Amino acid sequence: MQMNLSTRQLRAFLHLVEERSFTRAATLSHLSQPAFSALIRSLEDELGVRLFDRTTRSVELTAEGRAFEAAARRVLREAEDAWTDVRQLAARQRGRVALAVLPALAAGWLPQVLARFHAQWPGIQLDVADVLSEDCIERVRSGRADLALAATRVDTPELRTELFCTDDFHLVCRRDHPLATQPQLRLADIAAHPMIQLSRSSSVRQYVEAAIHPLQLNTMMELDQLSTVAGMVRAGLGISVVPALTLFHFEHPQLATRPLPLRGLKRQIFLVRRRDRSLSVAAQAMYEQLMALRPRQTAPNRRRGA
Amino acid sequence: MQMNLSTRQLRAFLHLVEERSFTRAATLSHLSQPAFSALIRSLEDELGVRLFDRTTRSVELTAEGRAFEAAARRVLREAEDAWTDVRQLAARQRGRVALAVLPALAAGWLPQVLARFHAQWPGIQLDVADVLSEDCIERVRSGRADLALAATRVDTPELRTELFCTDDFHLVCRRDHPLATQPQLRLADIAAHPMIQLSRSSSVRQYVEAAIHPLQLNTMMELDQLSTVAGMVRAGLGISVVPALTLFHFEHPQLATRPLPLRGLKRQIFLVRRRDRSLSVAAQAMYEQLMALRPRQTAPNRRRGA
DNA sequence: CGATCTTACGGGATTCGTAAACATA
DNA sequence: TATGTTTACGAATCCCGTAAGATCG
Repeated sequence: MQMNLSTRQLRAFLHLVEERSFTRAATLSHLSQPAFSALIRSLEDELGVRLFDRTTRSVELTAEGRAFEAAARRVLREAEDAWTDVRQLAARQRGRVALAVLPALAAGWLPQVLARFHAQWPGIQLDVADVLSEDCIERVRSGRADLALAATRVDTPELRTELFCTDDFHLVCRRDHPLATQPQLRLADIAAHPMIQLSRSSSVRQYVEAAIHPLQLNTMMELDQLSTVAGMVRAGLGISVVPALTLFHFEHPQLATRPLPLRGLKRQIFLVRRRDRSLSVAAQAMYEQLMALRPRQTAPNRRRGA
Repeated sequence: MQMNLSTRQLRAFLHLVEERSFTRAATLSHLSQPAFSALIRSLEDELGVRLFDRTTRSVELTAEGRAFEAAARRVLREAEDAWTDVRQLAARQRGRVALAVLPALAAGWLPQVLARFHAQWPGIQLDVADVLSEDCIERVRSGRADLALAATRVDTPELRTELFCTDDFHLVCRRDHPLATQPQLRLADIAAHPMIQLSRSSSVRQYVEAAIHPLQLNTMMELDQLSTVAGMVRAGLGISVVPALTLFHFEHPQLATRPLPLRGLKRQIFLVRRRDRSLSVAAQAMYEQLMALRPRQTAPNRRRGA
């Protein structure tokens, strides 16, 4: 014989256990008394045993009913837990989103986005990995991250990539540097000055070198961290060229930043997710938030992504 | 919103998780594929979230579906356990019966009854207290015993008593004693001989004294245990008068037993149970077994209880 | 006799299966 | 195009509520 129990039956049973009256228990179950009676009877029929001894004056559990009571409470509790858990996930009252975001975005732009997200969905746990592009993508591939914002496009059978935003490059120099006030900026002017660069493995460095080709940069120093670059520039050791999204490193009274005149010198930021599985409700909400608040172009000709 | 989950839904869900195909899972659930589809949809609607990403080529759990899976398994398992437990109680495959039975019945008559009961319902645990009447009744009153077989009638608001059987008294003496072969037994003859008695607190003793009144018994010894009485009689120290149900103590080549000529000298054995609660399925089966196999009168004029 | 559970029964909602439409690899 | 899911829809079933009946204190 095939079991079929419903939480309605269990709740009705427990109501009757507590009320010891069909009439009152029926009210609690939002049923007419005869309908409630039938519900209890159906449960008893399925179990093959009377659960209550009832007369017109008393309703009492049988021995088998007492044996069932504890189990019924347990099952109902588990079922309610399962139900509310999923309902909370669905209502974004609970959940978890794992992001993998380039450090530049993670430090400058992301905090305000997450602040708004958290204000709206305070129950959703956030897990941010501020790592380089390759690691970002690897995290999505392995499932450790739901979404990644990375600088490299990947289109594999398992990963889906879409353009998230573009990021144009800016000159950074001391406020008293000639280039800070020079009316017209030309590439050749920039190439002439000593430059504080990121290390050759950085994607920023590669963008810059490709854009300036065939000119050669006058690299006087290579560093790993942009904050160090800022310190060096502030000390007057050279100038630098960095993407707009990292300019927050250079907000300092001694420093000036200027858009570069190169139209083609833009890097692209991609949003990466898995192709095979859909986003969780929480991750979907995050996706929408990210897209809604995506960084605007700081260059003169602003551009919106698709 | 009111939760309503059924085990059918959970089973359908888990079938689909395992089969990853609506068609196959529908077969497992004994439903047409569209009906199965509607069942999954109803579950998703109640939970407020998609549990599966499905295309015509693939069916995969969503993140929320994965979260629900573990809970669903747990709930279904608990529900099935609860269900089978009660079904087993109902089918007498499991359970427990606690009896409180007079030692005389417990030693002589009860074993064969319990042997048959156990052969028929091997899963039912038996708990026998072979104690005196007062203790028997107290055990039923306190709920430690489901049924009692005792020698005293009680009719309180909480206990129900019914006549179980009657037990007439027999003379016990040595085979070479004059009374063993005397054609006609008279009370006066018995009263004349030295008698081995149970102690004054025994119900048997009280029955005998009441029946023989106003004659006085020639008591030469008082004991507590019938097996000791048997030894004394066997040694030729005297005769005794005991209920038929205790005669198994006196089955010995040297001993003779004879029905007494006293019609009124019968003790009654009562079956006692609680008035307010019904018997468990197992206890009910035991009750029927006890009644079906109740001891027959050994006296010439046999009598059946109501 | 009164309070309470059960049975009877008509109406309505739910659920089923068949068949057609739709979608994806 | 073939496989597999969803939609459409008529039919059967289930479930509910009202009203009458039965039962116990």
